[in-house]
Amino acid sequence: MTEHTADSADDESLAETFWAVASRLRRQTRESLAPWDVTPSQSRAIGVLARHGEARPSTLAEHLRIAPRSATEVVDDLQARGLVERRPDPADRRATLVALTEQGRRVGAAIRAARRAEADRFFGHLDAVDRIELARILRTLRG
Amino acid sequence: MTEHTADSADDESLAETFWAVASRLRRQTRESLAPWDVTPSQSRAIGVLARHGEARPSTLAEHLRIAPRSATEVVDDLQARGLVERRPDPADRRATLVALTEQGRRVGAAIRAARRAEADRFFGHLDAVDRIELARILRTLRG
DNA sequence: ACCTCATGATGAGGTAACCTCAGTAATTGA
DNA sequence: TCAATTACTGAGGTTACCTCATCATGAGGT
Repeated sequence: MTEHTADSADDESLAETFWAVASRLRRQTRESLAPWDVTPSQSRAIGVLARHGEARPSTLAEHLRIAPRSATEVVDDLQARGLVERRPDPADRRATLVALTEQGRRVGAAIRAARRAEADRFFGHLDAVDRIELARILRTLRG
Repeated sequence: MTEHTADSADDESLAETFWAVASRLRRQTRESLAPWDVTPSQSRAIGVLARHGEARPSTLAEHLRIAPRSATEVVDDLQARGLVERRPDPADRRATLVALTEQGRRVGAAIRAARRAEADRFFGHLDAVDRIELARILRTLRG
């Protein structure tokens, strides 16, 4: 087991390869988001808000599949950048609604375009069939 | 690509789905490693050392695709747990060689088994054909 | 012998993206 | 009406990275 083509890297398992890809994608995403000074997780939150209009932090957390407390944090960051605003939920005074600001919508649209370009660059090495296959397989694994 | 069914959660893009899977895999991996008090990145380093016998931190970094400074850190952690030891490289007094200790080898073997089980659990939802497809597509993307 | 430049490791300090646990205010339901 | 639940957030922690500066050593010239 200690012989190896030693050519490109250590594969060994599906998981290893998966993480290598993840790492590459993460770097590239971060880079492609740099012009807006927005992190990947912030951009994901913007995406959710763009699709949902407005949402409570806890709802956001569900969509992002993170702990509610972590959603608070993401909202804090976006608010500091003027991309979202909080307002009290008229239906429940414990709750807060988070919505994109005008600037948030603009940045969101720009990011959306950039991400699409980035995805094309990244997944573009695959032909259409492989992309569809990959999407299908990943959905199976998403759980 | 980029027309979404908008069905269950936020898919939207291949990337989103990819991250959702990554997140799930990360949690599960961490969990399956818990009995040994070893983090995923430590376990990856152990894997490299098991395959290579011994290596300089910088070499380790290359294999793990991280910055050399970060390899130092991983080695520190493993050393603190008694799983690796450092010794001076006889061939270059600037350099250090990192090797698994006896305990490191034992833990490495156990982890290896656990990771295989974990991978089976995770990727086991796929049939053999899909696993092969996935591996192939990921290797294309690994770069 | 000496000087310069490259290289290996590491100290210092920073970041993103999470987490848990505890606390406060508001709501719900028995 | 009051106990339990729910929504959010402060405090503090973790993992896994990063860059930049520093220090010793090595390699090559002059």
